[in-house]
Amino acid sequence: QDEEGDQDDEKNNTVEGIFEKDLMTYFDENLNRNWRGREHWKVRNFKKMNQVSKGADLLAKTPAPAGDATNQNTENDKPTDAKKKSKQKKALEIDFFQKDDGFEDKIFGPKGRAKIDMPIKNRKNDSHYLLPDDFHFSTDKITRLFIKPGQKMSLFQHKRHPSGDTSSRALD
Amino acid sequence: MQNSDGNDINTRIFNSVAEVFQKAQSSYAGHRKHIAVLKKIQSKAVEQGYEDAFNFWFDKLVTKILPLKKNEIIGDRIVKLVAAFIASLDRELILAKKQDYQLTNDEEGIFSRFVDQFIRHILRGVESLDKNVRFRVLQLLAVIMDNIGEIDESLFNLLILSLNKRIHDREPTVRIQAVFCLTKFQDEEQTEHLTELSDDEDNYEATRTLVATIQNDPSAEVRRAAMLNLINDNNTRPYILERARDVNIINRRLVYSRILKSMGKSCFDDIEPHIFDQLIEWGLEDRESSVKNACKRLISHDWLNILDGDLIELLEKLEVSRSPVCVKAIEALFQSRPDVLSKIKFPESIWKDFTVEISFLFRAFYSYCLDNDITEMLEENFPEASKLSEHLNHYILLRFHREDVPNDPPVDLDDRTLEFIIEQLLITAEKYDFSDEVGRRSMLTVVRNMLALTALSESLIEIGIRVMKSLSINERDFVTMAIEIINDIRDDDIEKQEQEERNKGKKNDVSDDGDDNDNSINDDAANDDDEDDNIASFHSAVENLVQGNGNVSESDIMNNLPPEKEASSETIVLCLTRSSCMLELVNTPLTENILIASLMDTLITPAVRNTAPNIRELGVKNLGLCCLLDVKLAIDNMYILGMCVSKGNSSLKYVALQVIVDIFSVHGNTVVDGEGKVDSISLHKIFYKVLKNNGLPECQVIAAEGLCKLFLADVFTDDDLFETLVLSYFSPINSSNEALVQAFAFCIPVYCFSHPNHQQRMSRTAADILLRLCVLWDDMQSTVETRVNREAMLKPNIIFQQLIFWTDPRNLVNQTDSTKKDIVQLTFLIDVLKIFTQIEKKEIKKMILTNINAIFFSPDQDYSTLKKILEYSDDIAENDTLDSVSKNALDKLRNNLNAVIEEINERSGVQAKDENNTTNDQYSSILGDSFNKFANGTPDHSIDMTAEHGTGTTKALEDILVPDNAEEKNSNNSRKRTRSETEHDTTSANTETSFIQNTSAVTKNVSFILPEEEEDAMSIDEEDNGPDSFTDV
DNA sequence: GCAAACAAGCTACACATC
DNA sequence: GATGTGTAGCTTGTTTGC
Repeated sequence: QDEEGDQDDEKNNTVEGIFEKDLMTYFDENLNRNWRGREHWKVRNFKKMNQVSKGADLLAKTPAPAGDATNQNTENDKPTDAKKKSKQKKALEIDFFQKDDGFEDKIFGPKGRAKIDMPIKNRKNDSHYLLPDDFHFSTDKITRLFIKPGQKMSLFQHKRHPSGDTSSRALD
Repeated sequence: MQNSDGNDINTRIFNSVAEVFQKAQSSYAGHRKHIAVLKKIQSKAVEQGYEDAFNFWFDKLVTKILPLKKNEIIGDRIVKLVAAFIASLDRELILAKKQDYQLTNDEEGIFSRFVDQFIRHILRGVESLDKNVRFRVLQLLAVIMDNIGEIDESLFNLLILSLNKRIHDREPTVRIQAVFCLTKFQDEEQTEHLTELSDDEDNYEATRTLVATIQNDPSAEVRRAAMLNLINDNNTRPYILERARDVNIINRRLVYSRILKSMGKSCFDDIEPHIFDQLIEWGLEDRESSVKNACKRLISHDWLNILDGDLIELLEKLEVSRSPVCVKAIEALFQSRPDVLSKIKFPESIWKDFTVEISFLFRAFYSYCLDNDITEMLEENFPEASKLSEHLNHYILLRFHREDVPNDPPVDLDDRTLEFIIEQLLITAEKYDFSDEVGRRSMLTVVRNMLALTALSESLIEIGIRVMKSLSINERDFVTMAIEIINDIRDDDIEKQEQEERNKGKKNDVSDDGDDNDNSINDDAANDDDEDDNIASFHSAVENLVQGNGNVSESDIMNNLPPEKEASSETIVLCLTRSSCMLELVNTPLTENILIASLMDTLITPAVRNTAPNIRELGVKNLGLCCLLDVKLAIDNMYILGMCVSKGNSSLKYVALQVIVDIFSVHGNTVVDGEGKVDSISLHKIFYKVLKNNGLPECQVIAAEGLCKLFLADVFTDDDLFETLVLSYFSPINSSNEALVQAFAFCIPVYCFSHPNHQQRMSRTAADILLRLCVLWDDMQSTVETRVNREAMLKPNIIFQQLIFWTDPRNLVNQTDSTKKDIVQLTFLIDVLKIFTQIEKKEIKKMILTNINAIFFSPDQDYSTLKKILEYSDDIAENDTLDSVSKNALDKLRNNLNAVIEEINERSGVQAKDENNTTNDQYSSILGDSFNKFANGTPDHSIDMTAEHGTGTTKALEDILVPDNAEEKNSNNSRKRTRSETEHDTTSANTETSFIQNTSAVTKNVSFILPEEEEDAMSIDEEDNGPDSFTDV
């Protein structure tokens, strides 16, 4: 707990203001895969801050959802289980000498038309499973002014006042 | 034949074949031998007249592996064995035929009977209910397809029929095998039946099926199989290459790493140029690094090697002047091929013989060396600045004053080429080393002269001005030079006009200009019904508000009489283009920049008043750029800009909207709300209206992106406007506006995760958003006819997941240990649980409950809040009749909550002394304080914020908190009622009225989504005065 | 010196289960 | 449809062969 406190202090000292760039790359990287939005959105871990910005992990290691502690205790069984399963798989062998008369009937059996075909609605898709045009929204794009793209706002400096009228001072 | 003997032989055949299968299932090792044995058994059986018996037992034994799952290695081994056996027989026959051997024993007949019987046998399982059987059957067919020789027509038809059915099998694995089979029929059909290549329906059937599959199959693997196996000819190639934008990453990558690679040199010849450009752009701009790398590798490795390392030839093939993405391509190439980099040389001898490719390489190489600090290469290859300017001038002369060039160059370069070369040299010049004063001056002269050329293209103006900026001593110097150029262009034109007038005599020829203007005004009118009124009010607005226009009377403008000595509209455009490029690079305030102020008077203000749309738009852009330099000017022009957005045509709207956003970005809220200023509500309304208007999708995107920027910058903090923003993301009427959706998909999470206050704003509005969208979804399910239209709306479960994610405090940046205590998401959950009873549809309730466990709980969070959630969920569990899935999810939630609360109790046991006597409610007050001393976003805080913004939606949101009728009927739960009532007292005096308001809010929202029903329903603000409100300012 | 071959490790997608 | 597990298809790094 103490460690965390120290780290936090360090964060507060170093992160403030300086790492606007890091925050920008952080967002760009983490939102890279969700660019299509809406139905194509997927839950994904917002984690990799450590790699983006050098030492300071701006994003604390996300506490794993309940039951974190139980993970390490009784885990001896799992690998053995897996091995057993794989062994069982490999153990399978067919006895080609056995003549089972009913066998073919079972396999080729009655034709229940219904279940084996793909539903009609899935057979055609207007998107043709192609990506839409990518408009490449990025922190770089949204921090630039529209009519003066050489000038950039600093949007990620953390400001105290929510009203923040002057805090959005544009930089060059 | 004797019976006992027969049985004996029959059994022996069975045993022998079975033994082979038995052995072959365990390993691939002995397969060669096994095949030899099988052949021996077969020929012996045939010799003894037991051909049928062999075929029978062989088929029977193969049946045994049909039910084996896809990943069962035994199945694969036997399949391979069968394939190898058949292939071996086939090969022997072909060899024998080739060498013209006498086939003594009808080997051909034996083989074809064997194959025929085998295929017919396994086809019995092609429609088996067991998916594994169908898979194995088609797998067997696929592996033997190359070696079945000739089959009779009935079998052929049966096969094709089966395959065409199985291509629509339920299981992707089966379809993949069906694709493999079908691919084998492409070639044959074309060679058999097609003499000329046409897309004749019958003959092209297999290929056509595969084309349909590559585009329409839901499984990425099936599309992949089709892509990799479809015959690659002119007809099919577009369908294959289109997969460079497949939704699946691997498929996209394969286009570069497999398809294009295998095409070799024919890539450059057989692919249509626009497709080729697209492929490179898609590859290099792909979101996935693996795709990007595959494309980079293709270009810088495979293609360069194909062309024997000839970089110039590669650049020719890439058509560098056509596609801007080539910059990225060559950067990648430099990075991955240092061997190539070191070979690049620019001896002075070629300086005057630049081509498109060489000039491009020159510029790219320079940038690369500069960016990577490779000084030795810079010194070696690039001359002093004066030389560069000399060469630049050479090409400028060639392009614009060819008659002045003494020795015509050996190669005749066209204008486009020359302009491209000039552009490359200018791009190089912008970052060139001009420490040598002589060089700087000579370059400056060249560039200034160039910028004075009226025939200069826009891209050259832009880069030319940038070069001039980099050459200038300071900004003042730069502005002086630019304005000098602008003035000269205008003065020359006026002088020219005067000259012409003097020459021709009178001003009878009002000429084309007037006509042009009339036409464009008519164009505008077509866009907007009341355009005439608009133009009138527009002009009067200009009259009153634009600075420094004191003397021009309204009637002058209305009559469209140009003032004396006005430059032609072409010239005005030239000047405005130059001035906007200049202004983009200026940062000193207008007060210190007297020259720009004069430019406002002479050029920009008249342009804003101009009736020609293109001039007016350029004028507004220039005006905007000036406003960015001066807050006073910005304040004074906010109104006119607002007018442009609300009354202008689409392109004027577009520009003016951008200007407004930029002004807010630079000056913040100081430009609104004050004496003589536009009030912010009016501007909010403008944004509402644009965002709502899906007739102008581009403007919607600007509004969306702009609003997101301003919210991110905390310039805008209004909850209603924010809610509108989020609603337009989810709104089905915007689902086809890709740019809008992508803007939101990026901006909303950035907003939510960039600051706790932002996330709190989302949390405050999220429940209302969810409710509104649930109501809408429900509505659409019952009213909207087509499936497609219904699917334009996101299902509530997805919306809920999304909102949970956005409000998850673990996603915040700059986390501190107080993040664990953050209850921003919990307040959202409480709101959702409060509105839960208002949802009638079981389906929606289910969708919410089954996702509710994605909410993050931790024992560090506020005790009373957790307790409150538990109480609400207990209420739902008690009073609602739920299906088992919902109930399980809810129980899971309650269990989790109980566990967390339990843990808090345990922890607090150390602190609290007499825990046995303390009730939970008492706990909450104790723990609430102690656990929240670090957390800024306590529930109290968020309520304060809500009260602060107590207008519009917020009201609606509070109304929604009121329990609905069903709740009242079910009023045996006194605890809950008490809580609701207590809360309600703080917000509204009358439950009844609130309820009515609530329903109306919901109805109203529905019409927001379907705007044709009620025009301004999107604006959640109750008292919207409509379009005229802005003029009241 | 380059390419082929191989294992180890990774991730998006597919599959299985309830 | 949410969930957890399995796996195809790489990518990376190392070794080996031509």
